[in-house]
Amino acid sequence: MKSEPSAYGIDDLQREKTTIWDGVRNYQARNILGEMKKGDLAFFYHSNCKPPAIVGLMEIVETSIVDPTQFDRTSPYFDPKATPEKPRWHTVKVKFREKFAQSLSLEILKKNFNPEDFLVVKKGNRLSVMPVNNAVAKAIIDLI
DNA sequence: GCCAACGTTGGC
DNA sequence: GCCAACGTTGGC
Repeated sequence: MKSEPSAYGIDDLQREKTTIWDGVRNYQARNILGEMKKGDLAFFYHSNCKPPAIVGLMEIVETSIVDPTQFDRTSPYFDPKATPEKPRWHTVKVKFREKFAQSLSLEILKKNFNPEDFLVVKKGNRLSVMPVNNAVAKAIIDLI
């Protein structure tokens, strides 16, 4: 799960313990959020920064949360087509698990994984939420 | 700051 | 339904 650290980074999550992962406005990413189960683990990825990197681990603690920002006219994520009766955007609540002592830069990830196995290293991929298969997840943990 | 790689919008 | 124009993401 990606976030720009200037907006919300791993340190923010460590401080707040949990957060609602709001602001996802891409249907494919939303669908992946929708498949998440309570207890699932997720990597926290810092994007649009130097260096882009996996920086920690989170746990999904609540699913199918209506993203409140879609109704907030003052939010950049406001969606005029969404109503409380028919919300368009659901998300999850995540809990801080770990900030890795050593973050795994995109450069390192590219050296260790193929785009077919791990979407994060695929060129041009802009999805902010991506699935990671178990084998890759274990290999990532082993890299730390 | 540039630009590739998308996703979305809207005219037709 | 097609597709050009436009907007956004995010690495570099």
